[in-house]
Amino acid sequence: MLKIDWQSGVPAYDQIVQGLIKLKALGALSSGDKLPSVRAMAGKLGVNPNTVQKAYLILEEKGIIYSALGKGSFLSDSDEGTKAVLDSAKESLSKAVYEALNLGLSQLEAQKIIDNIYSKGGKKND
Amino acid sequence: MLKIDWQSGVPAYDQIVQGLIKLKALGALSSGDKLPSVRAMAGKLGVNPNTVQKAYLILEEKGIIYSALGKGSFLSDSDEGTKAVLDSAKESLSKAVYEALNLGLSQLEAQKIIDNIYSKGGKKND
Amino acid sequence: MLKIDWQSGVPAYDQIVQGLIKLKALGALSSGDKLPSVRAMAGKLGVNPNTVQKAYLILEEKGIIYSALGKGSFLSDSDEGTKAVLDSAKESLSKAVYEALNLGLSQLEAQKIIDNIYSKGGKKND
Amino acid sequence: MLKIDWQSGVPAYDQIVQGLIKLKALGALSSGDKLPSVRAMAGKLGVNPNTVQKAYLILEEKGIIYSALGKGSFLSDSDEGTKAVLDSAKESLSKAVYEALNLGLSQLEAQKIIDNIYSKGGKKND
DNA sequence: GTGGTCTAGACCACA
DNA sequence: GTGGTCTAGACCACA
Repeated sequence: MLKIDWQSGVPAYDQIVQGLIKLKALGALSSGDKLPSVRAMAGKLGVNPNTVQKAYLILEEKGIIYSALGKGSFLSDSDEGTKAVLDSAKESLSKAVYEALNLGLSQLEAQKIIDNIYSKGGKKND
Repeated sequence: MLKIDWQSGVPAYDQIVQGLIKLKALGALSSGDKLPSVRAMAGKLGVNPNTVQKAYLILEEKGIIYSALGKGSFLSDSDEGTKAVLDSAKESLSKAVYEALNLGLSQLEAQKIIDNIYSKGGKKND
Repeated sequence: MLKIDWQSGVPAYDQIVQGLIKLKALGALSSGDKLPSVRAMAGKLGVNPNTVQKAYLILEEKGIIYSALGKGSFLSDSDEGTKAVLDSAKESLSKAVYEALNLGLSQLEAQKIIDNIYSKGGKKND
Repeated sequence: MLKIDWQSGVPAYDQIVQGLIKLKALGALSSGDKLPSVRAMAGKLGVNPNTVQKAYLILEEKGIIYSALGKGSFLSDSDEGTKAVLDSAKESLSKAVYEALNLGLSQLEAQKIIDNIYSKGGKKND
């Protein structure tokens, strides 16, 4: 389901956050689903419970999951969180495109990069 | 010429590297131009000289500037520098696209963003 | 009648306590009414019986309900219950006012909020 | 400047967050001021550095402070964060007033509570 | 020095 | 069991 890449330089808590967002985007997880408990997830990933706790906290602040004390953590029903995530993704991409344009990258090359990545299906961090 | 945004979270040395690359891409700096000395630049930016030193070192490794011991640092006149700039632009864009894909942005939407920005011709935060 | 909002972050037992208090204040429940048994209530709310038990215990301590062993739990008919309800309302409001003051809200603005709500006559989330 | 009340039941990180917000609201801290380092603050308050780190992180997410790696933490220039805090304070107070109204608290009594607390100057958590 | 990340492990309230 | 808070202490990148 998820795996931490310790070589990537990306903080583990961030990989968990991004990974769960992606799993939801792909439909592997749906609204209302129960996530593994903080401790269970930590065990599976070979990570300290605190690290998972941090990831879950961030996801909760984003409105993607909610945690019920004593019950567990669940994917939010509402899609507000998901929408916010998508919006921020668009904004980040926009900034990167502006930068690339300013640095002299042609539109053709920019499009090639996108096509290339999407044709691979984003298999990078899997 | 350059200004460090301490609120951005981007390391200062990185802002200097990216900033100088951008200034060259925009034509504000040309091949052969002499850069301010490490100390002068550090003074202007309100940054520790070590930080500027680090930025210059990275730019040198990228082939964008070269340092002549005792004379100062200069922008390379070869095309290597230009190529390095383009490569870094591509890399940044790739990262952003990967992120967007992982967050569930469709290829169509990604392309729309690019088309939109290129049709406007850029020059956003300049 | 009652419903637990697991996303709210408010403990389930607390939602039951507050919910029953509110139902009585609104007149949906009257003095002497028999409450559902612990098990029945737990079933309806999708909650552990221990949680309902805890809520009933707290309500009993506040004098809002009383339990007749083997017969069930009933809403008190004395005025003690009413007084307890008012006291808890005052306490909650006090906390919110303290918070607001500490966060820099002026007295004038606080008063405006109260006047505004009372002039509308309440009944917001009911 | 700040002191943790371990009896209050309020998490230490939360007391730090609220305390710094209050100090800014009172004008004891101004935009651009440097906060004590995570370690220094932890030492002063008799708290673990992680706890201060968490508080600073929350304040940063609220836009009230920003942290510059290697330099320190500073109060944000913009007042956006402060405004957001005030807005949320108003909203919380509104909810509490609605609840109080629904529970049967009279407008007079509500106003008395406010006057009382503001006349004391919110000396509660000091 | 300064913030950021992480581990190990304890203790608490809630369900 | 489950999430939330906290301590103690390590290690890293940045300035």
